[in-house]
Amino acid sequence: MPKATSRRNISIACCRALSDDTRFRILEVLVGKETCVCELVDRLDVAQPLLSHHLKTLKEAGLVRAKRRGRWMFYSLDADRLEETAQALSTLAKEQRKAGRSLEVCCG
Amino acid sequence: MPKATSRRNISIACCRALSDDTRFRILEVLVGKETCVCELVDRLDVAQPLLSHHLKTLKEAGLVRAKRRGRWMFYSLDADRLEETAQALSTLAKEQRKAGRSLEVCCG
DNA sequence: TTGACATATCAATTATTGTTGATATATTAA
DNA sequence: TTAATATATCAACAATAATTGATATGTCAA
Repeated sequence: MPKATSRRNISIACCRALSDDTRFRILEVLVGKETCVCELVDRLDVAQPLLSHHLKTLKEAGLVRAKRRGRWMFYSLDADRLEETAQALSTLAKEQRKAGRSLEVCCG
Repeated sequence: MPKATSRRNISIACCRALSDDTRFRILEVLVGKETCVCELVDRLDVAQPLLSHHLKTLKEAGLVRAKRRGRWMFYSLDADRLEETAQALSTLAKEQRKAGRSLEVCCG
C-alpha cells in the first residue's frame, strides 16, 4: 500500500515540522493572514536567518506556501496539509476507540 | 493565557513523539489492542532496548500507557491524548479557512 | 532459594537538528 | 548603473535525539 505509506510519511514529516516551538509559533502568527518575514522577525523576536531556516523546514513539509511581492516574501499557512495531518492522527484515535480495549494474548 | 500555552506545549511534545518512524509504527501496532514489548519486537523488527527507549518517549508524551501483567509489560494507545493533539492542529486549520486569505500589509 | 525470561536502564557512539554570524542573491528606487 | 532593503544560503558550532551493547531490575516457575 504505497499510498498509505506515503500518507504516513507526510504525517511524520509534518509532525516533525510542528515539533519545534519557534515553528509552531510561526504557524500561529500565520493563521488567517499572509505575513512577510520582516513582520515575523518583529512579532516572534527571532533572528532573520533563523526564521528563514525554519520557514524552509515548514515549506518542505508542505505546511506553508511562499509568494514574492516586490522585495518581500509572504508566507501563508496551508490549511489542507495541516488538516490532512490532523485527520491522520484523529483516524488512529478513532480506530483505537472503536476497537475498545481488547487484550492481545502473546508470549504463551 | 497559561492554559493555551500549556496545551500548545503538549501538542508540540506529542508532535515530537510522533515525528519518528519507529514510534509512529509502534502506535499503529498498538491501535485497538494492548501489546507486550516482545510482540512489538517481533512485529517491528526493532531491538528490545531501542523499543523500550521509544516507548518511554511515547509514554512521556502521554500517548501510551503501560501496565504490567506478570512478567510482561503491555502498552496501550491513549486515544484521548492523540485526539487532543489532532484537534489542536485541526483548530489551526479551521481558523485559517475561516479567515480566508487576507493579506497583512506591512513594511510600508 | 535458583534459573530463566521480559523489560528497563546506562554508557558510549553516531546522526540529526537547532543556532549563529557572515555573506550571497534578488528586487526596487534613485 | 549604484545603493538600499529583504530574504536566503552557507559554514561552523552547539544541542538534542537515535542507536547499540552491556547490564540491571523485576517476575515467575521449579
